[in-house]
Amino acid sequence: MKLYNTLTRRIDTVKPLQAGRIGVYTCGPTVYDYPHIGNWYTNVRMDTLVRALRSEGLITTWVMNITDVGHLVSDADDGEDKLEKGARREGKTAWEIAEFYTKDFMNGLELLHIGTPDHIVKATDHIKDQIALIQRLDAKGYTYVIDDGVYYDTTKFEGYAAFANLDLDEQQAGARVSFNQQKRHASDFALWKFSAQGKQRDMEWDNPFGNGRQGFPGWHIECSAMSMKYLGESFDIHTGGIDHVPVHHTNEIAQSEAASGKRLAQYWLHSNHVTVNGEKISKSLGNGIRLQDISDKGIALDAVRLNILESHYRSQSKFSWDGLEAAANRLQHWRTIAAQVWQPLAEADSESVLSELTSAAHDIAAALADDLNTPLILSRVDQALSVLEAQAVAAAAIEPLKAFLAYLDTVLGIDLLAANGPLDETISRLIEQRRTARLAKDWAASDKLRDQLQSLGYGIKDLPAGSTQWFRL
RNA sequence: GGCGCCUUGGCGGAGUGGUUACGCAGGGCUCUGCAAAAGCUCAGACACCGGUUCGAACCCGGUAGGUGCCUCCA
Repeated sequence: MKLYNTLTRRIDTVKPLQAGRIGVYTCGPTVYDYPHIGNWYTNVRMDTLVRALRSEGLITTWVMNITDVGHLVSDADDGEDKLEKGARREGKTAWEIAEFYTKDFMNGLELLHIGTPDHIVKATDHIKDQIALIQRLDAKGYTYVIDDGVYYDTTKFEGYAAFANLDLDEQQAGARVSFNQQKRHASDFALWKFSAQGKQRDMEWDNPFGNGRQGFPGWHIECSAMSMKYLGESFDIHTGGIDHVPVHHTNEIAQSEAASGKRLAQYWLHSNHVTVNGEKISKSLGNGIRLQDISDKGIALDAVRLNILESHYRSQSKFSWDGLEAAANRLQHWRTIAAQVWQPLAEADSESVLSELTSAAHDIAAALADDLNTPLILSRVDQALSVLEAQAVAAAAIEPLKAFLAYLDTVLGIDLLAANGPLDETISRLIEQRRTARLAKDWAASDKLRDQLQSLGYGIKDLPAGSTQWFRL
C-alpha cells in the first residue's frame, strides 16, 4: 500500500509498526449540526482506506472521534463553543444537541455503507484522559495559565511549524485577526478553557487548573488523548480533512509528541475538499447539501458513494447534481449486469470471462494500493463488466463472478451482489408466463405482464434465442 | 503578505515520454412484434508561449486564469 504522506510530502510505502496490524485514527465530526456532502466525501474516503488495508489482509483498528465539546466557533480560542451555540439556537441543552447530531451522523454512516469504526469515541467520555495529558504537558513545562484557560506554548515545541510548512513570523505579520493579548504567541492554543465568570455552561467539569473554576477541554487535546489511549503513543495512520493540516493536526502533533517524546503517527492522510458549483462549501453560502436533500430528490444514496469514488481523494473535487445523477445511472447499469449472476446461460463461453475477472481483480487491487486511485478502479470495473455484458455468463463462470462482485462490494462498498439476490418465486413465475406468452406471439398478454413486472421493479430483456434476462430497476 | 494546489472533450475524471482510460450526456446504425438501462459505431480535449527530446498531456522555464488554507470549515 502506497499513500501520499502529508508528513513527508511524498508517496510512501506503508510499513505497519507491528507486522500484520495497523492502526488508523480519523478526526470525526463536531456534532453541532447536520453533516454536509463534503463531510461525507471525507468519511467515505477514510472508509475506503480502511477497506483497502483490510483487503490486503492487515488487521486494522479504526478509531474515530466525536467532538461533542470544546470546538470553538473560532480557532483563535475566542468565541463560543459550537455545541453551546447549537443548543441556544435550538433551545436545547448542549448534551441534547450532541446526542441528536451524533445519532444523525451514525445513521449517515450506515446509509453510505461506511463500515462502523472499531471505536467511536466521544470527547466528553474522556475528560479525565485529557486532564491527565494536560498535566503531563504541564510537568514538562509546555503550558502556561492566563485568565481564560491553560495554554500551550508553541515555541517550546521544536519544529512546531514544520508539519504544515508554516512561517509563523510571516503569518503573525499578516494576521487578519487580533488574538487574545495575554497569549504569548499567536500560534499558542488552549488546552483547557475556564467557564466564563458567573456563567454556567451545559458542559463543564471540575479540573485541577482553575482554582475551583469549572471548565472544558480545548478542541485539540481530545484527539491527542484518545488516539494515544486507543492506538498507543505511536501509531500508523492519522487521517482527516485537509483543513486540519495547519491548525488541528499541527497542534495535535505538538501535544502528543511533546508529552510522549515519540512520533505520533507515521503517515498522515488528508482528504481534499469538495466544491459545489465551483464554490467551497460554507455556512455563509448555505450550499451544504445534506443526505436528506439527496433522498428528497429521489436519488438513491448508494449513488453518492459511487459519485465520491469517481474523484481522487487528493484532488479538489466537484459535486454537482448532474454528476450525481450520472453516477446513479452508472450504478444501475452495473447492477443490471450483475443480475446475470442469477441467470447463467449454459451454452455461453466462460474462458474469456474467467480470465477477465482474474485480471480485473488484480488490476483493481493494484490501483487501490497505489494511493487509493479509485477513479482508475471504476474504469477497470467498467471494462470488466462490459465483457460480461457482451457475452452472457456461462454457468461455469457464476461462482467466480459472484466472488468478483463480492470483492467489489467489500472494497468499494457499493452493493452489486448484496443488492442483487435471486428472484423470488412470484417474480420468476411472472417472467416465465410472459416468456411463454411471447413465444406464442400473444403480444397483448406478454406486454401486460411486462408492465406488471416493471411496476414490481423488474426490467426485461429478450435474448435472440427466446430466453429472457431480467434486471432490477 | 505567508504556505499550497489546480488548469485534459458538453460534464465528471484517469493517465508522469511512444496507438489521447473510463463513465454520463450527444450523433449514426442494427437487432426486435414492440420495448429494453440490448448490440455495433461515430464525433469530441490535453489553458497559452518557449525549451529538453527521435518523440511530451506527461520533464524544465515562463505567461494567463482559477482556487485552498492562514477566520468559519471535512
